[in-house]
Amino acid sequence: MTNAPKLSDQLCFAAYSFTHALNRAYRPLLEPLGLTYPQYLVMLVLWEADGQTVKEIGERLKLDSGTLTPLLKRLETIGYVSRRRGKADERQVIVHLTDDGRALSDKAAGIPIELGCAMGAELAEIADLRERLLAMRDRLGETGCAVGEAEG
Amino acid sequence: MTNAPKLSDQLCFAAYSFTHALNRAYRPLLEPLGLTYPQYLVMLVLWEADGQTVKEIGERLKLDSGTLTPLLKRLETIGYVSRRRGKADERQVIVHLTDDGRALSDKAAGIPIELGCAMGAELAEIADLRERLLAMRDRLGETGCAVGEAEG
DNA sequence: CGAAATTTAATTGCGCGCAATTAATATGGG
DNA sequence: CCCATATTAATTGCGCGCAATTAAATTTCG
Repeated sequence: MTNAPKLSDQLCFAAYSFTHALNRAYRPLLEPLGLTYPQYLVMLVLWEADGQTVKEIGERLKLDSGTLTPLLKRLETIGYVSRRRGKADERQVIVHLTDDGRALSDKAAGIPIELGCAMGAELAEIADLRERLLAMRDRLGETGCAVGEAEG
Repeated sequence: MTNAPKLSDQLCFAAYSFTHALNRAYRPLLEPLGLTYPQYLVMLVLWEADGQTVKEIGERLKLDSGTLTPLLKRLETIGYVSRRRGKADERQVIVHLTDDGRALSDKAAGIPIELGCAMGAELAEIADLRERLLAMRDRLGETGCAVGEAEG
């Protein structure tokens, strides 16, 4: 039988279902702003530094243009960002906040506190978890161990 | 300015991007089996106990019929499961493994080891992380703190 | 300079995830 | 018994996430 504990799978499932639970927790907080969680992440990136290219946003969030292009078009339709080709390099699309988009950050200011509270964890624990998850994420991005690689 | 550290947000993003990295890590391992990661989770549930209803699978994985129905139809098309209405209660759909579906567990046996290795973490750390994520997930499911609830 | 290679976004196609609705069956109260 | 209510899946619609392809602009190099 394959009845090993499958610990790593269970961590994967824990991360998977934690992420979905987070999404559900964010939904009612973001709904008044008219944002989804991925859209909110893009806004966070832009509030931090306005006028980034699609590529830069994608590097920050680990998302590609296939995801970002339609998402950014929706943000543009709502009126939170503008998209225009770069003058120096016309391949690039530069994303700017509109006045509405900039103003939105005030309305969003309370969200991290609410979420942190809903998670019911100490700041230290949150920071520790965050670091470990990011470290594992980056390790996963590498080729990994040799088990599955036919000893090549 | 709203330049608070947004620690909790960063944990949320860490979980979000860790989950996506996991998905990418699973993809090449699951592709030879013809499974996506959510399909693999359903198979794990069925390998553990065959003949569950859609509702039971959904409770285990925290997914609803809107997600599971099409997913299970795909698993049926591939030939890994069968779906039939319950005799006692015709509202229910009971999902059984086919011989192929049962046999697949052998081919999948190595996956947890490969993943655990790719994550490059100690078993103890994996177990610890898993518990903390699940605890937070369940806390998120509750109503949460009173910050956003007008002191009700 | 000019063709080939590279970079950047957009597009296409597919599979989730979930809210909202619908349809069918089962249950419980009058 | 019969109707109102519950439960269970299925359906519909939308927004990701990503692989693969395409298109356009830029860079590189002969």
